[in-house]
Amino acid sequence: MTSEISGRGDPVKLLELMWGKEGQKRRGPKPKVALADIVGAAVAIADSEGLDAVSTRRVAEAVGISPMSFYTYVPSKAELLDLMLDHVAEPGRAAPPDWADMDWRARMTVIAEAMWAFYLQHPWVLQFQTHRPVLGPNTLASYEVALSAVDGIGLDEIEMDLSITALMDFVVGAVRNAARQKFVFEATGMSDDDWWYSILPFVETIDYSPYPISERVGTITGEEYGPGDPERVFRFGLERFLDGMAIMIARKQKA
Amino acid sequence: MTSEISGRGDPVKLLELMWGKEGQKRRGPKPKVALADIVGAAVAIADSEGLDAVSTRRVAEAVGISPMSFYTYVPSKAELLDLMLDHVAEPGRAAPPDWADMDWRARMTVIAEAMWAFYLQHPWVLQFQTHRPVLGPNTLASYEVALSAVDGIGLDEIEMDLSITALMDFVVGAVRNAARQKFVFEATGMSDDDWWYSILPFVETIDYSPYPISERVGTITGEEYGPGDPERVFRFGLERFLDGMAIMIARKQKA
DNA sequence: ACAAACTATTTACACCGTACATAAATTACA
DNA sequence: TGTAATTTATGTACGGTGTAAATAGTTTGT
Repeated sequence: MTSEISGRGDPVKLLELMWGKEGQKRRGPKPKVALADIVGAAVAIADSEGLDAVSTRRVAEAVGISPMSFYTYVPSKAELLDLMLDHVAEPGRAAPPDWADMDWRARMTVIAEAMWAFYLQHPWVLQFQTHRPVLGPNTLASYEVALSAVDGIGLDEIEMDLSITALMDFVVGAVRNAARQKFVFEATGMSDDDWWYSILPFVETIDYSPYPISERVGTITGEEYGPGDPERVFRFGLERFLDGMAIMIARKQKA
Repeated sequence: MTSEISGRGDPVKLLELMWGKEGQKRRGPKPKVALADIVGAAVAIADSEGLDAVSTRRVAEAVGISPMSFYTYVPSKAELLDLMLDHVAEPGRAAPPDWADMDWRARMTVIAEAMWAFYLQHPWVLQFQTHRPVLGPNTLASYEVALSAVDGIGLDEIEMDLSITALMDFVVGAVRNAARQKFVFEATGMSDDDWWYSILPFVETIDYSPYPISERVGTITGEEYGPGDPERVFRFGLERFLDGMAIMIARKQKA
């Protein structure tokens, strides 16, 4: 599979599935299962065994229908993945506790941390591209909560959207490395540190004279955090980004 | 395929392949092709037809060997993908022109823009996770160039590494949306704007009362850039991040 | 000359997504 | 109340995937 581009499917059909707005009284036999059962089963498989384990046959079997009956509920696998995305976005609906007491910086930090944890809990989300932005109810509600972090602090609507989207983009980029570590460790039992140690003899045979800065930096970072520390990069990048946000916000409030 | 975790493979074997350090005089028959031919063919297929078109059989056929002969050159498909990554990183070896005349901010901007363009040129790179950091010659040389952007400006080695890694993470997160747009458009002929227009009737039936901020923001951003403008988010986030970097650098230089 | 080491190929297996044809069930309408 | 329309459910089949295993052929070192 891999690419997950539906393309030929009707975009409105997907939205109807997401929002549960199918026609009320239908003619044929009652469906054996509900769409939510199928999506839930698919998410359970992905969470516990990874995205590779999610096949249409496997999902059908999990809910007790024949392989091809899957397609009476979902146009194609691409749509299933979109539905899975909105399904797991459900916890994002609720604003974090103490939301009212926080300033924008604390709020953006909480949002970023929540997304970080989310992707580590559902790393399969990072393993595919959607064909379009997911406009499901849970996704939309999560966006509302995130936007509220930067509401009423002097930014215009465009800046609010850009701020939240840029923040999310950064989290996605940073968490990929952490998710990769976790995923590979669970699949193989070998951590990045184990790997780092196993290749050290080879690495030491490399001629570093063309890479003097890397050699200097790599020696020190290697001692500090081996092949890398994704969470530290996340913390670092987040602080820089928020410092930059502060400058912009201060400038806007002064004007 | 999808996940691309080799796991069982010897990590050192992969490094030997990347650095071309296999044993010199081997016993059996001469190989019919070179490893570089295989990797080059795979990249050509991925660039022109997407990652899905890259199958072991297809690559083997492209270089003129039988399907299973592929595995005499590469332990498994996961290793092929790692090799492809380092292969396309080759242009990153050279520092951009006028490098010497730029300050750190201009340099980091150039690095970020080069990465942005790189991912748009090889969007398939974003479609899979590597099992480990790629320690190939081209990747390493690119890292050297990137590090040189922040060398000698008062940062310690840890901060240099974190700065470059965070910058790259942000670019990856931001470019994913642009790559998705491009990819889907090429695959289906439907742009995000077309899609946005096609679902508008449905979107207008949604009750937005639970999402007041989204409604306010979405109305304005929708008129400004429809469902989204990835490059604008990239520019915005980059400026905020660099503003934050400036604060840190100024603080370090003062101390 | 011969054994060891290596490359190359063929066959085969268990999967995948899904097109297509068909049967069974339910409702709407005559 | 029949009967036609519509929908769900299923079975079969096709062309694709990665790669394990067995086998044959080629080159080199002894």
